[in-house]
Amino acid sequence: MSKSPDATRRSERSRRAILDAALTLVGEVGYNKLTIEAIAARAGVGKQTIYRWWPSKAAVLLDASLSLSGEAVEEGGWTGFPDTGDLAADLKTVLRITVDQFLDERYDAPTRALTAAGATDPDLGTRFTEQLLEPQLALYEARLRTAVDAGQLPADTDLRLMVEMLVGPLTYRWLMRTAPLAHAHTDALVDVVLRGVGYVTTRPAAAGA
Amino acid sequence: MSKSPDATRRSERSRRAILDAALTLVGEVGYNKLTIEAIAARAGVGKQTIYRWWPSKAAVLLDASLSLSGEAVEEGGWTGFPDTGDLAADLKTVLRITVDQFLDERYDAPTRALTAAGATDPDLGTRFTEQLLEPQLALYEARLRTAVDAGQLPADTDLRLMVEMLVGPLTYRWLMRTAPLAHAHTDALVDVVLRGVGYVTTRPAAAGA
Amino acid sequence: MSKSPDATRRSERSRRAILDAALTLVGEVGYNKLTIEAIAARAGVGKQTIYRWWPSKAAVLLDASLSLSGEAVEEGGWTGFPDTGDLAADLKTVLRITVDQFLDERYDAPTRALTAAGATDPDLGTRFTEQLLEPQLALYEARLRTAVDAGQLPADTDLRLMVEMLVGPLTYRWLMRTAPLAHAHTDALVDVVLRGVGYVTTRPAAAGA
Amino acid sequence: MSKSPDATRRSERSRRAILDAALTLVGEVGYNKLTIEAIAARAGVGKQTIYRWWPSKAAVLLDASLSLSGEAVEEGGWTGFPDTGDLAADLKTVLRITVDQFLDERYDAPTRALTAAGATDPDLGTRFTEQLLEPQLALYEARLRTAVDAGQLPADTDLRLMVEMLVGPLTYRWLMRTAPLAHAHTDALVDVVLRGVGYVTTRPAAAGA
DNA sequence: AGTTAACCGAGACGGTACGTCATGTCTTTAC
DNA sequence: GTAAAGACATGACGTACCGTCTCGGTTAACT
Repeated sequence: MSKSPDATRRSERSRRAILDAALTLVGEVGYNKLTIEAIAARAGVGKQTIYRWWPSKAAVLLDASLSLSGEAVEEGGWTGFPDTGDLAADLKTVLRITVDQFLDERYDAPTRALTAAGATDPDLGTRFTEQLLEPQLALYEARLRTAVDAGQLPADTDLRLMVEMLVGPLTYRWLMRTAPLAHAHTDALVDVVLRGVGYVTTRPAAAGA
Repeated sequence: MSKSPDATRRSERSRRAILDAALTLVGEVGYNKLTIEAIAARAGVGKQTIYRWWPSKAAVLLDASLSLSGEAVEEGGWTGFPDTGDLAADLKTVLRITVDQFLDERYDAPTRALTAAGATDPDLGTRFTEQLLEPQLALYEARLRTAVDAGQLPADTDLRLMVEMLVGPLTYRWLMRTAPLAHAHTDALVDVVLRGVGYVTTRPAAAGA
Repeated sequence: MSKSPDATRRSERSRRAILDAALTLVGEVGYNKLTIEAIAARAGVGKQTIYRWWPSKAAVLLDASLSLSGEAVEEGGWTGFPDTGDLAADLKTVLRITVDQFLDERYDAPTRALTAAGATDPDLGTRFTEQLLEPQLALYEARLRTAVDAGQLPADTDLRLMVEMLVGPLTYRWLMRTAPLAHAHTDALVDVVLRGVGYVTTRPAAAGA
Repeated sequence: MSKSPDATRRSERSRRAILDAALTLVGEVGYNKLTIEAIAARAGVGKQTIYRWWPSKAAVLLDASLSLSGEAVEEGGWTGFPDTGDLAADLKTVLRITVDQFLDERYDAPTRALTAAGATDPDLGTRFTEQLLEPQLALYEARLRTAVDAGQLPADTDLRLMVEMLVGPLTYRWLMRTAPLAHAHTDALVDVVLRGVGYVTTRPAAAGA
């Protein structure tokens, strides 16, 4: 194997410049008109330095988005899912944050671009899902499992289905632009889903008294 | 006005050949590697004939997809949404058909391509949504309104939300490939949604007697 | 055969612009730093238009040189070799003109570049020799044959060798820069060669009287 | 002064490997496709080691050729020009050897490459001429001077011209490929030149006795 | 029936970006 | 401090498509 470059010699400076340039440019011109040459030029970097470390512009954007969510977490976002004991409130909180992110151009452009690219390119799609999406879904699922353990949700609830019922309709509306995003929308969504799976606020024990 | 070509002299032969070539090629090479030159070559048509009638390759694909759903209807698909009186059954039927379409490569490739392109290109996205998506969603909504009228759903049900809760999670799983598509999945989905919105099989009138 | 482009549709305007740009640039930056991109840019032409009609930058330069010698002829140069009856004088005249051409930067740069490229690239070399060199050598040979017919040169003279003895040393000095070029040099050259092959001014018949 | 490297610490091993690699590669791929990277890789050497000691790939090849002619001499070639007393025979001998060298691929490729490069690059050309060509021409000239001293050539013979009349036509035919090289060709060449400059076999003194 | 205006297949054109290759510089690690 | 190794910014390569633009040649429809 003499193919892969030596990662220990990699220039961190160039790496950051490339990711930053990619994020900036995708916001300026959109994904389709985003070119590797433009990224390289904006980053003050040779094209080869991009090709050496990434297989495609989509992959660059994926890494850029990963670094973006990394920053978001550091900047005071949530690492752990909120758990106030009130599942409905917690879900509404998180979905409202998600709505806000979708409405923030800074997140919208690259995320939309990646989602679209991933839908078309299976390889990228897989990595996008595994590295960006799944970790977030796992947080939802963990919070729901807590609720199950607390007896607030039936033990046989299909948590995966439930997570996607929360995230899916929001993502759908965002991607397809069928209607404007709003907090009221996700709040209502949470209510219907929770009622649908048989969520109870108080413990069955109390009800049985 | 010398801009728009004379549609009456348009060659139907070429139009069909172009749409067919576009569908074939998007299945073979994917949307990103689909080129207008290749479509023209495959269709045995001059490039100008494409540029004369469509503004972009996405627009060609959109028309191609429209013609595809037109065919689907003619081939014995459903025009009207099924209405057996059993809402749950009807929804499950339609969603199962949708699952089958997503699993059919013939539909998957162009639809996925269009969805992705529409997510990135607002103009195209709008037309995609209006011309392909909305008509389908309207059918769902009409069927749900029937159920409301029949007293099976609360009068104040947010039908739009409900439709997207049915279609959104399925589309999400399909686009993101978070899990394999299956009839059981959509069946469960329908059950949760219906329970969530307070669906009742029998009429309240009967219950109240 | 669907490979070769349709020459009847070729843009004469572009062709001329490319040849002119090539000649200008080879004079400005030299052959090694001459790039196809620069030719295209200077000519206001797409790169593909060059690649469509020529296989290499050397081939472009060859055509450019051919057009140059074409012009030279039209501009009042000699088509036919001079024939005053005095072979020595005629040869000296032509070689002096050749010296002048070698000293003219306008001819020197492209010719030198082509000669060098042809020395290294057999294909190009062959075409260079056949299309540019041989026609000139043939003129020499024709003039010498006239002299043979006039009895000024022995009937069994190796004309080919003689031509190369006239042209070779001059070309050698020009290419290798072993010494400055000068009219006196070629005059002396002609004298030695003519004496070497047994040139006589007057006819043997007169001598025998 | 931090410019020039310390030659005393230079690795002789690397130097030889680089020159050998250069000669091998120029034979394999030709001068135009010869790259410094390939030379470094083939020689098992870092690129910088080449750049440290040579200014260009042409310079490497020049050194390589110099080492080649050095070897040729050691392998039993001639250091001194032959001097049997018979000038015609001596010249024919040397030119035949030259023809043989031109026909030997091992010499042809690098020499042709250097000649071509030198024709285009004045700096290299000068060094090529001074270091490789002139020493050889000087040998010719020395032998001719001997002949002048022996009274076989007129005292006022332009020796420089004469040398180039011997070497020029051969080099011309070799470089331009106007005709195949052959011993008969150079033999005839010598004869014409010698006759042209007034070569006499026997000494005038003896004739006058 | 002849004219004419448009579409049509074809493909050359000026461009932009691609992904690759080599340049010459620089830095790191080993000797 | 030279050397092997190789990452880097630069820039040209030759290719693929873009969208525009002629070019005949075929169809209409309208004289």
